[in-house]
Amino acid sequence: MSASPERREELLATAAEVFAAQGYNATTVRKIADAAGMLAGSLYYHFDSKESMLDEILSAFLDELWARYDAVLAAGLGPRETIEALVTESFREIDRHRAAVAIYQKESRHLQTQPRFAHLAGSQQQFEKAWLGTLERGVADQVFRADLDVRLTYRFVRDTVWVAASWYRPGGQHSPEEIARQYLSMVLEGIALRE
Amino acid sequence: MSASPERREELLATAAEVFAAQGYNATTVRKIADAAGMLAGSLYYHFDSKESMLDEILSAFLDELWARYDAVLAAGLGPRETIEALVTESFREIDRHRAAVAIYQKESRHLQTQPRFAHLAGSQQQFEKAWLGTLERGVADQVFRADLDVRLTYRFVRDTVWVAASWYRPGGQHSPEEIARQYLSMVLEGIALRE
Amino acid sequence: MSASPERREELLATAAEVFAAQGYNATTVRKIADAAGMLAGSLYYHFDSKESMLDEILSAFLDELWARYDAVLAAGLGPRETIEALVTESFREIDRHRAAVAIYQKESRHLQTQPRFAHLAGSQQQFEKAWLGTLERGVADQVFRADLDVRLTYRFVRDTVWVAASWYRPGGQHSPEEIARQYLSMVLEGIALRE
Amino acid sequence: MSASPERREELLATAAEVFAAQGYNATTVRKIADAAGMLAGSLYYHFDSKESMLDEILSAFLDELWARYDAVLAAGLGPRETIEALVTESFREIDRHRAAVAIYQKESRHLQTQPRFAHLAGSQQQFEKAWLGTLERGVADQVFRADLDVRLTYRFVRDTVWVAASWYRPGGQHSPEEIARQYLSMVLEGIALRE
DNA sequence: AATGAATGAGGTTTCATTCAT
DNA sequence: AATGAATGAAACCTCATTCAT
Repeated sequence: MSASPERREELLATAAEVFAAQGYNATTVRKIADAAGMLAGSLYYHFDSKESMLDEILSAFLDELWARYDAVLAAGLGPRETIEALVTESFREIDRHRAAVAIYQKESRHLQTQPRFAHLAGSQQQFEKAWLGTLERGVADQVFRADLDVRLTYRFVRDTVWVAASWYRPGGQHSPEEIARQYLSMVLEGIALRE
Repeated sequence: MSASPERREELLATAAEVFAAQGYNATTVRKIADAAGMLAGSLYYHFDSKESMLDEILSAFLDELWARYDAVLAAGLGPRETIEALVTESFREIDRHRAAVAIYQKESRHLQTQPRFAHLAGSQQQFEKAWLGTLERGVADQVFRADLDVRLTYRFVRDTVWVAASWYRPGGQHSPEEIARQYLSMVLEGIALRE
Repeated sequence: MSASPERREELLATAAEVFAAQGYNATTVRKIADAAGMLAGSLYYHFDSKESMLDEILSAFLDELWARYDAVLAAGLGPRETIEALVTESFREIDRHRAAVAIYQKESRHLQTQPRFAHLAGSQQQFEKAWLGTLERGVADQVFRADLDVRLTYRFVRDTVWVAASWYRPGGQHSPEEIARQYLSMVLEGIALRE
Repeated sequence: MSASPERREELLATAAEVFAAQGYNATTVRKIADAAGMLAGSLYYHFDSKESMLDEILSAFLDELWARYDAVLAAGLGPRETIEALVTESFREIDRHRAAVAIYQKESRHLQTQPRFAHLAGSQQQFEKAWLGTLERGVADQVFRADLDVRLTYRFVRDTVWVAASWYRPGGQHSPEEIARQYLSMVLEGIALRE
């Protein structure tokens, strides 16, 4: 029931791709096994259940994400620089864990209702605290506009970044850093041309 | 297999709520029937299948959306005014068909692989043509910035609007028009304070 | 998920027969369905799970048994008459619920380790209290022999009665009352001929 | 597929404990392996199959039992002394092979339907012949009561002895011989106090 | 002698769907 | 219009067994 970490990692990566492409519920264990070149039952040598695969995929992603976020938040940057760093780290995370991010986007809301995935709600609250807090600090410091509903701004920035997981393909035309740069430019300066 | 249009409408609205809340695949026919106060089998007096419910829900939404979009696009407005009108109509549509929009966001990508829902791909291409075309026209007219990858801009604007369906609740603090106004302000002018 | 009580009763009786004949674990849901003339999946219209069938079978038996036992214990009989009444009611219960009794005998010990069937342990303790208490009262009253280990006596009497479920067939040569009479005669007077 | 006899013996003893505690069907090969401190597949170096472990466990027990029974039956004792000797040997066997006896009690009936375990039926018939014959001889010799259904008496004595395997723990308060003595006293003289 | 990984058959359960009433 | 009962396919999962190492 333990099995070598490398094999697990491989299989989780495979499973994540299929979950992301087809949706968790629409993904049968057999499809994952097919993609891994084995029989459905064989997956159970490595994992307890389909659900535990999902759990591991999401947890690995969130753990890594929070390690990066925590580093950013601990750096003592100003609000604008913090937002820039968070956005950049987010795109890097999408680059590294594209499938996991896509799954998280699609499934997290209704997964939170299940006890096993209740921790997702906690992560989301922390997330809100970090981003919303930074935006509010920015408004107070007169770095960000004060005439906007800050919660609306929060959702705008948050969603705008993460939905990118639905179309992003690693190894594409733009590096994560370049995408982050352009996104930040849009979000901070707007797309309208200024005279 | 006939049944009054009003009852169908009611049942479709119920089904849409459940699909939006739980995901199409995770929604069993029994859950829909429970929410409608009837037994699972009874739904088949009104509808051919679970899939046809989904089809009707999405089609009703898309038909209405395109009626509005077509009116906007036929109005001969400038690029900026066109974008403003499209965004505003989109938020109105989210207000009217929140559940359908949420379903569309979550499921359309992988539904497109099924023949029955191939038309979703067509709709999406039309959508891209309308929005991307307007943005390109705006760049050419020097209304929108030329230093951004216009496809990235397109995705940014598109996602920015539609993900709102995942948190929007009709009857909330802001009217759809107010939300549209603030979103447009963010997208066009940016969230950074200008000196 | 409710369904008519009569149909449930029929199906439970069928399931109990198969459980008793083959053992709970060796009984597949398909075998029960075959015996009931339906498909395996159809059983799930009436019952939540194979385990819940077992639970209902055992609970119905224990509820009825305790109703009878409680009546006996409340009657204020002497120790010998109490034992006689308990033995007689037990054989009547074997007559009425042979399959359930046989299942109980074979499975209860290891079922008790599962939380869902923890109540079986409680029932068993009550059982011991009633029988052992009566035997001890009989020893004190000089109705039963004092030279035997009373716990050994308890197990002897208890097992003596209940194992009968493994060979008893309703409608056989002897009525439950006749079997009870002979068993009591053996237990009380012994099988050796006295001069 | 050879392996030392001692290791086999150890593993069979372990398997017997688990079979007795959980039931044969409910016992997975993995549970046995866990109890033996090895992996499931490793058991197949020592044994052909789970079934063959069961077979060896039961056969070892029955072989030993019959060796003792045959000695008793060949001794030319009277009916009462024969019953006393058989009961005593039975309790000794329970003491030595508790797990095997418990398994036999629980599983033999439905195992007999499988060709591989058909020999169990033969053993049971021999058993019945020995015990029932002795009882009948005792009735004819006016050693045992004639007013009881002798088949009922047979089942009474037989079950009464063997069910003890379900609660007996080696090394407990009473030696097998002491338990046999008290059981015989109960069976032969009854539990009622005589004036 | 044992491990690690896999197989494949079969088990329990779910669920969209059907249909007589 | 709706119910109650059933079907049948397919899903998740278990487990005895095999086999290269």
